[in-house]
Amino acid sequence: MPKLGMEPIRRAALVKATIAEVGDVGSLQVTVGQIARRAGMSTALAHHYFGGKDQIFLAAMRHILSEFKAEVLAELAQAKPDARAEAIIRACFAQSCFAPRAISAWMTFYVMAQTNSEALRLWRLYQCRLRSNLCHALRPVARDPKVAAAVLSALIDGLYLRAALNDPEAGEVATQRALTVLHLLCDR
Amino acid sequence: MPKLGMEPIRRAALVKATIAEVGDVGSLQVTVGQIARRAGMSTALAHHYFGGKDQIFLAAMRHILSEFKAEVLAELAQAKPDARAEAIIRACFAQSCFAPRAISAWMTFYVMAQTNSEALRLWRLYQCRLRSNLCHALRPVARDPKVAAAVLSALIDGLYLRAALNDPEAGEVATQRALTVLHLLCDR
Amino acid sequence: MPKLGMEPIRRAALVKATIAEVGDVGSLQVTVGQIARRAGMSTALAHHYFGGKDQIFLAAMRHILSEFKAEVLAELAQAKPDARAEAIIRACFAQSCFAPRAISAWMTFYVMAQTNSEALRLWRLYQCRLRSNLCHALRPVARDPKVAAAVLSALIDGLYLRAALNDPEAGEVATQRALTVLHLLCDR
Amino acid sequence: MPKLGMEPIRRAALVKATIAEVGDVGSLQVTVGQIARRAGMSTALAHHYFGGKDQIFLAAMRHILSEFKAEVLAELAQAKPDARAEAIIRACFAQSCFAPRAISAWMTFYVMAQTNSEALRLWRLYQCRLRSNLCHALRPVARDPKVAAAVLSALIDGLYLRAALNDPEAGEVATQRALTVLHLLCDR
DNA sequence: AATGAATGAGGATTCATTCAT
DNA sequence: GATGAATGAATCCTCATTCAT
Repeated sequence: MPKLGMEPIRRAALVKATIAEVGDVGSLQVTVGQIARRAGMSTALAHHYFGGKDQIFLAAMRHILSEFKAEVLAELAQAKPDARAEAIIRACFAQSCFAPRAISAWMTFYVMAQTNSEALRLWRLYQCRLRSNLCHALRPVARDPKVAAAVLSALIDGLYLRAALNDPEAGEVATQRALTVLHLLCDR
Repeated sequence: MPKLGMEPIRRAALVKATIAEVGDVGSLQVTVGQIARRAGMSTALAHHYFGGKDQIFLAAMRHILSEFKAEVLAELAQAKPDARAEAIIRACFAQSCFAPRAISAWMTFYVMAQTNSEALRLWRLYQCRLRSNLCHALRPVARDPKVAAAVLSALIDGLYLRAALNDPEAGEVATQRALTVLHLLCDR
Repeated sequence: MPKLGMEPIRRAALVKATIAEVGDVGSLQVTVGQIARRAGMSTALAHHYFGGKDQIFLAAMRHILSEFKAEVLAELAQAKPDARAEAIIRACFAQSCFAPRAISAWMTFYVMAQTNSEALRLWRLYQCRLRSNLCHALRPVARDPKVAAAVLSALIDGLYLRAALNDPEAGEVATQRALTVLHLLCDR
Repeated sequence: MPKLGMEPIRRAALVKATIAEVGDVGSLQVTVGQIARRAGMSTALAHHYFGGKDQIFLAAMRHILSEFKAEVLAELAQAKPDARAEAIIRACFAQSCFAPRAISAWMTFYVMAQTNSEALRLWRLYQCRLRSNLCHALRPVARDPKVAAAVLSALIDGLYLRAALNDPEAGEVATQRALTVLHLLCDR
């Protein structure tokens, strides 16, 4: 076992374990001990690398956000100019982002944003980016791109919420619902 | 100070205090002690009347739901037949339902639904009712009332979410956004 | 409902409920609330009549003791002079004293005697009486009546203990075991 | 002060403290706090090593049982073939087993067996072993070894009971009483 | 780098008991 | 005579965090 360069490995393991645990339990009520055990290390080490529980959570939230960002960028990269909005929507409901566990963690971190200012900042960043991406993508096609972007991002969050609560109608048709509204917003 | 029939008074005080406290703190991490103090009684009495923390929370959730229901019914009662959908939307964003504290409590209880089955049941009940109300109201005006109801209810939740996170753009324009989509769904 | 003379009725009901509850639960860990509910009254009334939990327990213990005493006396009254020891033993294992619930309460009160001096006094009283009765009964038949009485009373308690713990061999054959020793002690 | 391998040390300290505390107080009503303080550590550590109050108690009960077993085996090892039964009896009333504190703890754990199934299992195990040992030892000398073993083991428990309640006659003469019966059972 | 050891602070819950009516 | 109301004190248990090794 290497003695150097363990830090990134450990941190990644903890972040992954945090998302999994929070997703499974469905609340921030998970203990550092659970996370550390799942990541295969002692709680002391978890503290050593992150400094505290909140920072572990924040790192996990950042990870989800960056994954989400990557998903969107990848989808956008291969989208035709006038299908960019649809690409973003598809990215939002891609397998990796819409898995029950991921959604559950996602929604749970939302709650954290009510309490923790750094979490709030991250959430706002995500919102901003999403809306800006949407706005840009909608400019060529929608009547009022700004409004359309606001509507769509709110709708996406609402659909996420349902998925987190296992609404039977959520998973399969979420994309359809979003696309329906997208088309309405673009309809001349 | 009356000595008989305190139960309903105490219960109401606890429910009110719970919503206020959860709304302020923005998490279920509030203690029974905080709630009881806010309601002006000992923790033991809170337990005496409700049996446990979860049941206090559930009672608070039920209260929010019933208030919401009343709001919708009141708004519907005085709406013209072809403005019923708009009435529901206006009810959703009425002052009493859209106060920051109420929204925060609302969203927080959502999280509880991931863990607590009774909370989930209540959430589903609310969803069902909202969608059914919307569907009925949309029948005369929307092309596909069922889809329209699904879209609108998801959108409403998404807008709530923003309000809970103090998105500056949320409060004021939430109604506008929802109405925009409503009109799109009804056009023609 | 009569307003006068309730005291003895209430007290009897509480004593009965205490024995039943302690017997069922198998520990002194029963609450005044449980006892009072079983006796069909409020905890406040239980306190009113007995002054406190300990005194309720002591009253129950006294009741068991007095029942036991009555059983022995009844059995002795109709015993031939040289069968008095056997009569005592039979009284000890009579239905009313050897019912699981009674035994369990009995043993539980033993434990109280380690803590509560009044309970200890009562236990010593019972012991004294039992041994004295046995001694007197054994005088005509046993070689050493005092030793025989000591042995038999210890044996009886040991057999009770087994019954309290539901030793399958306890209930049915307890009397046999005790009589066996009795005869050994009297042989010749 | 060593920093590794504390677990067995702590566990032993807790078991010892539990027996002492339960023995002193004479009831299971001792708190984890009392035990932990007596063992020189925090309650949290006690929970850490045992998981809960019941398990601390059970560990203490197991310890008493294993000590008892060792005592019997030691006594049996140096007994002549036809004095084995006497050796067992002497072991039962040896100093280490018959100290007031030990007896009190012993009896108290008996009570736990009425409530806790694992405690009951342990008690049955002890009973089984004692009776089996006695039976084997009595085979060469008693008329009916099985009955004799049953009688003696019940008698031993009865004598313990007296010791737990500080019957002045118990400690000193318990062995004598048991031996008296032993000889009666073996007398041809 | 890693961890077992250790704890203080806190939280839910229970319960005997008191009091006003 | 009877009870609902009310609580303080106590108890079990949890957990984030620190520290020595």
